[in-house]
Formats: sequence, structure tokens, C-alpha cells
Amino acid sequence: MNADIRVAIVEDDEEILQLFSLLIENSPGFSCPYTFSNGKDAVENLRPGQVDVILMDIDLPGLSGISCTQLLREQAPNVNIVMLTVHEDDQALFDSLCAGATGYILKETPPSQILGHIQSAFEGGSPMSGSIARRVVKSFHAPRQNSPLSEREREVLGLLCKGQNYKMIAEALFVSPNTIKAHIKNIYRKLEVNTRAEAVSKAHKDRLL
Amino acid sequence: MNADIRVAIVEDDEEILQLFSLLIENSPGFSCPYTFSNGKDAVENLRPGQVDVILMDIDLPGLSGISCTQLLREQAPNVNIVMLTVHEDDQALFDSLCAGATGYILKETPPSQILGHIQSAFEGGSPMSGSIARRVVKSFHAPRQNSPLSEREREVLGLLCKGQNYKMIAEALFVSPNTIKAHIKNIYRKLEVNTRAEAVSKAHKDRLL
DNA sequence: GAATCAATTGCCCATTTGGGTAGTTTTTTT
DNA sequence: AAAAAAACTACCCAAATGGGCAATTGATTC
Repeated sequence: MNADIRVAIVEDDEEILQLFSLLIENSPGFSCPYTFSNGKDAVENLRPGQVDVILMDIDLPGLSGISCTQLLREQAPNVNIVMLTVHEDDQALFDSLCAGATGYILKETPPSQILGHIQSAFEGGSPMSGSIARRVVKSFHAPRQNSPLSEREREVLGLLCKGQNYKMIAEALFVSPNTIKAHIKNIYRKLEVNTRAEAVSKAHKDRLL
Repeated sequence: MNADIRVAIVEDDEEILQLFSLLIENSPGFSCPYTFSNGKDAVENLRPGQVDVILMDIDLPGLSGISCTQLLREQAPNVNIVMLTVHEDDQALFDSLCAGATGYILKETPPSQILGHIQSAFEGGSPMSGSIARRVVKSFHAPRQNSPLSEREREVLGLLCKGQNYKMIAEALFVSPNTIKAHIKNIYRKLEVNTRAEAVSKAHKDRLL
């Protein structure tokens, strides 16, 4: 029987691929039955149940690591994909998570810790480099500090999100519908939108509530 | 000079408070100058710069640990608050993060690791128990599996979020505005809403896009 | 083959919305 | 004290919206 944690690697840099592949193969409890140098090969060859964890580079030739992650998660929803990258920018990070990545670690991570991260992913955790975890957590912190909206406007926007119209909002806030209309006009100007739907969308995207 | 990581503890269980306080005080590199048995005392007595990390229980008498976190973050934005709790439910977790928590670890965590977590929080990381990290990461995964909307309807909803009207959406999808209207009616019925704003709001909240 | 569902199109009509313009009052900042 | 926001109110009007009713087509399911 084979109780090893089976790891696949998708990485176009031959040197790094070799490095990690050898590291994993030579560690008790781990095996590395598949390696791919591009996303297309990985998507075409990996089948559900063949591996437990996939180490995925983001900068791949052709199919990007993020698109590849999305496709692999669709055909094998239970696989744990850990992004392994030099990218520290928010865009790559959150795109990866939205694509279904389980973890996100930086390539500067020492090899000794890499194995721990793989194991963590396998055991139901979500390994992340420290600075990455902080950025993920920070994304929940309401950044209303740079909100261009006044307190009252946020209040109105909140009711807007509930599908209320001028009259309903007016009644809820004990003012005239005209006032609400004025507030909404100001909200539109500040958010650079011109419909309720767009205002609500922007409010959610920029976490203004 | 004092290069210790200064830790405050807010915890109503005397036994646990003692346990952690002693653990921290007796570890080189750490000190525990403040302990509080309720949230009110912590908010009234802690001043910016006095401590680096706060261990916060969620179940506090009076002011909850979550409210306490929010208040402390307002008066000392740079402090790192690590929730220390038995709660594994999503509500407490995400409420804590939104309130400004930096980390979230379970009380079952072995004391040896607690110190590492405190250090991680101090160094710009976001310590989380494995299962917690996974739940945070999962919150980014689009759960469109239970979406009641058809592919086409999601497409329309997406354009709705951009503030487009019947005609614009119709042109974008090469169909008649009446068709779009029909789609939107169906979206309303399925999401149980009756305005664009509410539909967009619900779409974001339930991550339907 | 029948039934169901998604996608498509059309029309009517009352209500709502968004944009423009023009004020007053209150609070906050300078 | 003066200036600047923020909050409040009002009216006009064209355009957009939401709800109701009716129907065809194609694909999928039963």
C-alpha cells in the first residue's frame, strides 16, 4: 500500500522543478509521481484521485497557473492546489484564491518548510506565507477610512442594497423622499456611477458598507 | 531597553488567563504586562503603543471579544489582535476578521505553538489554525454550484452589476431588450427580489458571479 | 412522443428613476 | 466670524423599470 502524500508539480523552470521533485521524492511520506512543465499538459493528463496536492507556478507559458488552477479544480474538485510563486501582488493572490487555490506560498520559502506546507494542505489546512496570510486577513478589514461617503450616505446606500426605493428609505430615516434623492445623487457623483445597481456593486467591491 | 514582544491578554477564565500569562512571562523574548478579565477594562486601559499583540477571547462577559476588538483597533490601529477561542463556526470567525482581528487560533492549540503564533502576528503574519485558514481561503472560492441561475442569467446579472440597462445588455448579448427583460424577471423570481439593486446585492452576498 | 426548461420576442401601463435646478438649515472646520 | 460641508426640501420631465399577459423555438429530460 501507499500512504504517501502524492504531489504533482507544474513549473516551467527545469531547475526549480528538479529541485522540488527531488526534495519531495527523497522525503519519507511524500512522493512525486507527476511533473509538468506547462499548464496544458497538467490539465490534459491529471485525473481525479491521482494526486493529493499540486504545487503550481503562476508564471507558466501558455495557460497561466491561475487558469490552470481553475480548470484542474473543475475536473478534480478535491485536489489541493498550492500556488508557489514569487508574486507578492494582491492581484495574483486573490485571483489564485478565487480560482480555487488552497494555499499560496512564496518561492523564497525554505525547502524544509515546503514539506510542512504540503502536509498542511493535505490535512485540510491552507498553507500561506506569513505576509500572504496577513494580506488575506486584511482584505476583510473594512477600509472605510478612504470612503468618500458621509455617514448618512452610507446609511442610504445600505438601504439601497436592500432594494428599497426613495419612499421606503425616506420613511426609514424619517426624512423626505426628496432628501433621499439628493443623497443618492451625491452618492452617484462620489462613486462615479449613475444607477442603483452600479452603486450597490461598487459598494460591495470597495467594501464601503 | 526592552525588545520583548509585549502581549496583553483579555480572557475571563481565570485559569486560562493564568496559564497563558505564565507561559508568556516565562518565555524569553516575550512579556505580558497587561491582563484583563473583561473587554471594558481592556478598552479603557490599553493605550496605543503599550503592547504589540493582544490575545482576545471571544466569549467575554459584557462587551464581546468581537466588539472589543473593533474598539481597540479604533484606538490603537497598529496593535495585532489574535482571537483565541473554541468557536469553529463561520459567523464568529468572519465577524472577528471584519472587526479587525489579525489572527484566529483555537484554544486547543498546544502552548508551544501559541508562542510561535504570537511571534508571527508581531512579525506581520496572520496566525491561524489550519482548519481556520482553510475556511478563510474557501470563502474566496466561488460556490456557484448551488446557484439557481442559468448561465445566461448569470451573464445578464454580471452586466446588471455594471449599471447597464435593458438596451445596453441587449446589444452586448445580441438579443432583443425584451429578452433581457424576461431574463431579469426570471432572475428576480429566482433570487426573490424585485429591483436591480437588490439583485446585485444578493449576487455579491451569495457570490453568484 | 410528451413534458419541461431555457432562451427568445412582443406589447401595455403604472411607477420609479435619474438629471437638472434652486433653495434653507445645521454642523463642522477654518 | 466666515467658509465649507453635510443634511435637508422642492419641482419638472424624459427615460427606465417592473409587473402582467402571450407566444415561438430549440434542447433536454422523462
